[in-house]
Amino acid sequence: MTEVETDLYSIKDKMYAAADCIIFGFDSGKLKLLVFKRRVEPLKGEWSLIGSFVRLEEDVAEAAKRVLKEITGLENVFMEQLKAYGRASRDPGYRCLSIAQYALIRISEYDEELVEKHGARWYDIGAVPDLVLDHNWMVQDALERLKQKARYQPIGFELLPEKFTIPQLQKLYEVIYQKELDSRNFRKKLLSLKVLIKLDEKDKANSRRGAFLYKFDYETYHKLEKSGYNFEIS
Amino acid sequence: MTEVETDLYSIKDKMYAAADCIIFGFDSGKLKLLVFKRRVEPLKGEWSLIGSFVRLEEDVAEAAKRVLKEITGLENVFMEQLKAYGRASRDPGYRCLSIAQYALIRISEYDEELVEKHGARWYDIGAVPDLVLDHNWMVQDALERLKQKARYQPIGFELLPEKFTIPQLQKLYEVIYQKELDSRNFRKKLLSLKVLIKLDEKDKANSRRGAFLYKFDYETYHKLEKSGYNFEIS
DNA sequence: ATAATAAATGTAAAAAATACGTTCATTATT
DNA sequence: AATAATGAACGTATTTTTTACATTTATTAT
Repeated sequence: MTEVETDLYSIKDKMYAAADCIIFGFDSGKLKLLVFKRRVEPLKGEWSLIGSFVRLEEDVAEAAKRVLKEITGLENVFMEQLKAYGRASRDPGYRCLSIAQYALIRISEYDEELVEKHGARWYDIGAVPDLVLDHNWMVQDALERLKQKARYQPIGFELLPEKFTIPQLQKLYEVIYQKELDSRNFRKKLLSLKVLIKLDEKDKANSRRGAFLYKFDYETYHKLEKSGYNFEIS
Repeated sequence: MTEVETDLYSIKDKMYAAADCIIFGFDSGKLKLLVFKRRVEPLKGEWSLIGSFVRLEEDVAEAAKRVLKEITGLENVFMEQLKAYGRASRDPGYRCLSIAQYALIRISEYDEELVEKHGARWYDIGAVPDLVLDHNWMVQDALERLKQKARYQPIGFELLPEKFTIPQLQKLYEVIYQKELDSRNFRKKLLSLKVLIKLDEKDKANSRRGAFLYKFDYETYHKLEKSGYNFEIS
């Protein structure tokens, strides 16, 4: 970005707000991030978090939901505000605050056609390309938050299919925490929390023997939660 | 707020951003909040968090620092973004996002004259009056954050004088966690963390015997932090 | 000299986290 | 039909951390 380009697009006499989404997915043992090509000048066409300006009559959270649905077709997914990015110089084109929100989606459920139509793409979290503005920082901050939050709240399940195996879940936590876990201790801990429902089905995708499928028991979890129960996976 | 009043002040054709500060202090065993009287219509004169519009050329974090300094005279205090509040209807007068930041200050150090001049006031955290807009929610959210954060990061010390006693520190944690702690276990835990420096002085304000003063050892803490050390006080 | 007060201290028991190796169920191959 | 191969499932002993709990100490005011 040269100074000339900056000036060309400067509309800095008004405040704008953008909602940018850090959209995480989990597939084949890898954490993934969905990005698309920026739709506005300056930097149009560069890789960017999926986002949009917030309309004057629109809640910030709604703007994020709107754009998530627009690109992935998904509604009612886990989404939480990360934080606002408010440096005056963060966007060379506008005086624009960004309210970043991170979303956890089941990667099997998004609308591939829509994603493709918008030129969006999944990147392995370890190989995210250079993104516009401060978006790479947002990704870093979101990862940090995910790491913190997964420890004390059962949000990891939002990234897995409804039915999942314990080795799958362990792999997810290993990717999030960036460290290996002992499978015996992990299983013991998880089952001791009493919020997994063992199903009568197996997933044979990864072994001859097959691994039992489980569901997360939200109902029980919410009950326990109210009576001072602590979910924790370290 | 009636509909008529709302309409009188509606300037909803532009986006505004405000920086609102949740300013915590700790005094005589109580957690306190600093509030002042709102300076803009609508609701001018009502109790409000200390805040200001963010100027077009100003970072959001700077706006918060500016207003904190304006009202308390303080600079270089602990301040961290809580989150953005972005409901379209949150302010009847403007389309205004608020980026809330919480600050922890040593209550002995603020400028009393300045505070008084601005009509600001400390309230016990259990007796905060009705504040404008969503400000009471912000306080709740900030308290929640403080509770979380104090557990894993040594931010409590930002609320105490540089020299403090262990009973003082315990009282602070009790107020933040809203539960009583065992003094023997608390002391043991704190000292085991190896980040307190025992001074040769006593504070005799609360007992005949007096309690030894300590300082938090930021230097050692930062060193330990880099080598995978975990501060935790439960 | 005594009374009063909060500060300071230790230990045993329980709970949680860690480290670690073997057997099991199933399918593909021969 | 027997065998090989593979990831899934499981238990126990050790260490570490957390919890529960009562007495003595230093100092000042009376």
